[in-house]
Amino acid sequence: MQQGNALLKTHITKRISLEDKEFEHFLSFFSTKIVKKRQYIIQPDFIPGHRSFVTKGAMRAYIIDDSGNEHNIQFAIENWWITDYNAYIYQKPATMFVMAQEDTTVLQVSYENEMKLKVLNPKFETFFRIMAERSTAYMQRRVIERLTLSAEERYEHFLDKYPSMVNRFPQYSIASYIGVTTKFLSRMRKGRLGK
Amino acid sequence: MQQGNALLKTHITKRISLEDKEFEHFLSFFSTKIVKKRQYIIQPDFIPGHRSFVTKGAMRAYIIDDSGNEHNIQFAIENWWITDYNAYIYQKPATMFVMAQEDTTVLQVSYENEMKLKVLNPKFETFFRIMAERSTAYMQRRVIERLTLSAEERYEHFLDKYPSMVNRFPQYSIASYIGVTTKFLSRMRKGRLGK
DNA sequence: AAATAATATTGACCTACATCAACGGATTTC
DNA sequence: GAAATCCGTTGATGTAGGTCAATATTATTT
Repeated sequence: MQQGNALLKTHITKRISLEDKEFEHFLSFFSTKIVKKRQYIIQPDFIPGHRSFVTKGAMRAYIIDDSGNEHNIQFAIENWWITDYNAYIYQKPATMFVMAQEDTTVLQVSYENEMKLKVLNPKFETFFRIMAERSTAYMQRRVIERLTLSAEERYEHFLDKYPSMVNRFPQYSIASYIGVTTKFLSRMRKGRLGK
Repeated sequence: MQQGNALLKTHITKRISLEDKEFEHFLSFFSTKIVKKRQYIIQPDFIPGHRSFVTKGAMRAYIIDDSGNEHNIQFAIENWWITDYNAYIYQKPATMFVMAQEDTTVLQVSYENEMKLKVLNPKFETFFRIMAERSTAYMQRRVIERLTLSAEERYEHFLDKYPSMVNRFPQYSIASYIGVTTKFLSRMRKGRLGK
């Protein structure tokens, strides 16, 4: 079996128990896509056709607001899923860019195939349900952090929680993810070094 | 059928199609609870045993941070679900208070019953999956708003989107929900009137 | 290896929003 | 219906973090 497929298998069987055959069936609804650094798989105004599981490389999803500022919404390295979530689940035009930060390989499932999978085997439905529940919980923690922590605390927390991300994404994208400007993040970093 | 049960039925059948019998089965796993104004159904350090669907009244979920400041995380009036999401799905001690803002009636499902429902009928699993997906999408929109809008824009947006909430919850809870202090919200409101 | 583009740092200044402290009105409680 | 509690407003002042503008630094392309 391919390296990347094995990652998806491990990912799924951590959440639900599957026979080898069932996983093969699941996998057959996915296709492998190679994305070069700086290429986009989702762009504003186009309906996102897929949800992508990163098996190699790094991607990020960001929006550009009315003032032209970029805000990173999501990062994804190996074993993470990425898409424009709102646009994907409601099948409406994207507002985000989803871009490869490095040469990247993803396993993609189309919206139609995902729907088929959910019907085909209740276990698959369960898998997507568990993913969605955990995503909600995750997003809620993010909202809470933003409400209760200072910029510096949010940055510390990011470093603690995603040490492997820090060196793979530009600092300005991390800054916007935690909700500060690049310049201020730069200053905070200097402050830390000074201590 | 009770008034409250009918609300739950409408809520579910908007999302999945169910025979009357199936709904009765679903409902049989719920119990009705009456909560007096200012009473709590979830408190920090206790594992939340239930997820609650409001059929009458209003509740809200909030945390108190290390500085003693209250941050409202969620509101719920008729037809909304409420719980401490992280604590409920991972069955760990709550960090939130969930309090009745008015005399309230809820339909509650216990964690164990919810698990049973998900196994009993794939349609029920689908229902919870759809709920979770939409919650994720909703929470992501909230993160994006916080990143891209000013305090005033967030308040305007809240008024637009939840006009029915505004008069049922104290202003300080709405302020903390959108991420400003009561005092600043008060000033913004004055500003609006001045225009 | 030079040229170009992308990213990060820095200093001077600014502002959206917070904090402190006091008060007034409205609800709730007994 | 008096007392207590809760809730919203207001003025004065403070600060975390933003903006503007310039310059370093680091990758990428040729």
